[in-house]
Amino acid sequence: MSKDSPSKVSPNADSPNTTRQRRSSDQVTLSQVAQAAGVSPITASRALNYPDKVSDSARLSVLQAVEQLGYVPNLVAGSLASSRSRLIAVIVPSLINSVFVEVIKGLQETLEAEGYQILLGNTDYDLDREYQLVRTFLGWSCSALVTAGLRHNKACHTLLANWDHPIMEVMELGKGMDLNVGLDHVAAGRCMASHLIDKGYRHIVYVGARLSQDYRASMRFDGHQSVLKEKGLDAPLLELDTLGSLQAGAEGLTQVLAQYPHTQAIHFANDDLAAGALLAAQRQGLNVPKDIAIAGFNGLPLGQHVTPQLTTILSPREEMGRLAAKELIRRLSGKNVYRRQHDVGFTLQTGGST
Amino acid sequence: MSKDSPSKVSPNADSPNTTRQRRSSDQVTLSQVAQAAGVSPITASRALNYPDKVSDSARLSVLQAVEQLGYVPNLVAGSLASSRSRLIAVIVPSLINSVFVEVIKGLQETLEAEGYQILLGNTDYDLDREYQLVRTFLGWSCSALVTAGLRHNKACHTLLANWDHPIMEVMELGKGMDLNVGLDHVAAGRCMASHLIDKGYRHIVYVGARLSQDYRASMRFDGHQSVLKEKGLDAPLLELDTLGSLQAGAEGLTQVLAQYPHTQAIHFANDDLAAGALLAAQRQGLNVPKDIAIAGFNGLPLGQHVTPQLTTILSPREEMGRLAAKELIRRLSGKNVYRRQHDVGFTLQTGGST
DNA sequence: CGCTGTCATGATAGCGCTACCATTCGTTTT
DNA sequence: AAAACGAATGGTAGCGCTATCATGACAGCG
Repeated sequence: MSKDSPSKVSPNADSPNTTRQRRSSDQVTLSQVAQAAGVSPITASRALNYPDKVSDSARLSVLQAVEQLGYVPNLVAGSLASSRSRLIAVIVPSLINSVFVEVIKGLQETLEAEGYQILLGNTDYDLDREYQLVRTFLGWSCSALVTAGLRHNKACHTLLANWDHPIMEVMELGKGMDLNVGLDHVAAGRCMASHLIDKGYRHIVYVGARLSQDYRASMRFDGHQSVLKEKGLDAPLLELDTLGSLQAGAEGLTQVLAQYPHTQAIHFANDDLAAGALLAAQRQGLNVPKDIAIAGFNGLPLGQHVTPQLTTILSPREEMGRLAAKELIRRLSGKNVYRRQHDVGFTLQTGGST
Repeated sequence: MSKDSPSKVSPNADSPNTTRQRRSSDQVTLSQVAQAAGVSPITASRALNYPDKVSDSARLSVLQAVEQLGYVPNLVAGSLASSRSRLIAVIVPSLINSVFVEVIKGLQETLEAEGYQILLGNTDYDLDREYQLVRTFLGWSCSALVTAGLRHNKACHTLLANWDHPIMEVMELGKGMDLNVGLDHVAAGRCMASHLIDKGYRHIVYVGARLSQDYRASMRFDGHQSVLKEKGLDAPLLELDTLGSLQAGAEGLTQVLAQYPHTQAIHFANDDLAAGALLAAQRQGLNVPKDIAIAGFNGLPLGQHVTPQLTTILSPREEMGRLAAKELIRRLSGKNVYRRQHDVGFTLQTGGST
């Protein structure tokens, strides 16, 4: 009796100990909707996913049944069956730094409008953590993956290289694994350094925070350094061991003044640092830019509200997110992608601080 | 021939037109891992999900096979089978406002450490949008849902009320649907108003941005107003039609000075507004607090770096996220939850601006 | 009138995994 | 010695949905 005969043809017979108990999910299923609408499950599925593939009457009665039963599609089941999830993995190195949040914002408003959902991961600038996140996200059969930066560890690179969905690397411009939207940080560093030299400053210190982690800031230093070298100038670097913040900027100012008393200008790796230094200088009664000139990077709103206004480089962060999202959507909808690299550029914003 | 006989018992027979083609996912499956490890699929599953339910030897060979084949678990399939997803839906009204990002940060670091993943949604302060997001997220059979605030539209409320997973409402304290971690905004408004009165100010204007959306700011106004009323004072309100920002704060200052020339102090709905006003006052040569006192809410770092320092109310945002996450985890691991409401409190930070 | 093509619909068979039960085997209990 | 028990493992049957193919109805056409 325990051995059920396979020749049995009617499965709905009342066989005694064959019907297993499974957690009874009270969830309304598509089959129930279909039954209520008087169509087959597959037609109900089509009515919801490909509305123009069914007759008007069928679509109407399905939608009505959905409404009536309070049906909520089980996206997990749908994804498994179709191996399309409409999930987009987004991996950033930090949430404290508002720069990444703005990129996420741009991504999100564009992706959500197209019915995609964001799966968010934060690496805290740890590439091994990135690998773990990528593994998890691939497990969710995401439709695409967005990650900040072009550098990944070996395992992560291998995993992604064998993945057959779009990969979008943002923030920095360069030859990536697949799609790329960003800006040239070396050029940005050069741009600001040139500006400072044009303004007549000769003793210029670059101040960054955790450059080994925030390697894009160190790329900007590279650009900065190369310009100064070309002019035969020294390019001292001060690296802080905290994350970028107003507080760290204030400390950076103090340290620079102590270590390099002749400094005329400080090129900070970002606006948080620069604004912190500027506000600290004010508190100390220093005149900016006469006593010390200050420049930043990012173009945060804060820089435009301090006095004097902060000289900085504006990067189009939300725009970067939106463009990345648009390119992904284009790719996901099967269209050809003409350019795999997109330079969103940057703008020098000169303020009174230099 | 077209009518297939149901009595056929061996499905792997070479019947001509029966073997369907399905997209050949090159993905490594758990069965392959199991085969390589010389165990059954279910043992392989257990080795990965419940390591102490299998023998050491089995676990070892499974892990080895995983490594060797580069197996990445299909979490979609796992979720469908187990109806547990280890996804946590997080819904916030804004990503521009750093306050919510900090809560997300707190949630994330705690949840990720426990192997949960965040599904992020942004309502842009639109409750209908919240409903749509909730629907989608329920479709992903999330393990829990975190949302900002206690107010939801009717449909959303119904949906959530019938959902049998933990719901965590954060930011504001009150009787919610399930779990709640937040602070009392009315009390916070009262606190700041009392402080301003203690300082001797009598003509006090409250300035908020889009209060109908940011109803927590209007709760703070309610508190503010009640204190002033108790003292027999007028409580004028100026509502700006833009989102809170430094720029909006500067405009708020201008409008207040124009409309209420006798104003001695401005109570801003948040620090962005307050700092914007403070910096604008500085640019205009106004003395803070002699000419005009300024107070904010949130306790953003910026407030501590402007001169004079901004009087504000510090809310423990990351802590709120962490606590919310911990409570959720406790609930998800089946432990009893002692308190359904958690007051994270707030701290008045007096600076030179009042 | 048969042939082909298009359209709407349905039956079937999975997607990759895990819950549920059953089985085995070695150990403890009565 | 028999019975009871627990630990490790496996067979089976879904989870709820959709891809694939099959079918039937109907229009157009020589």
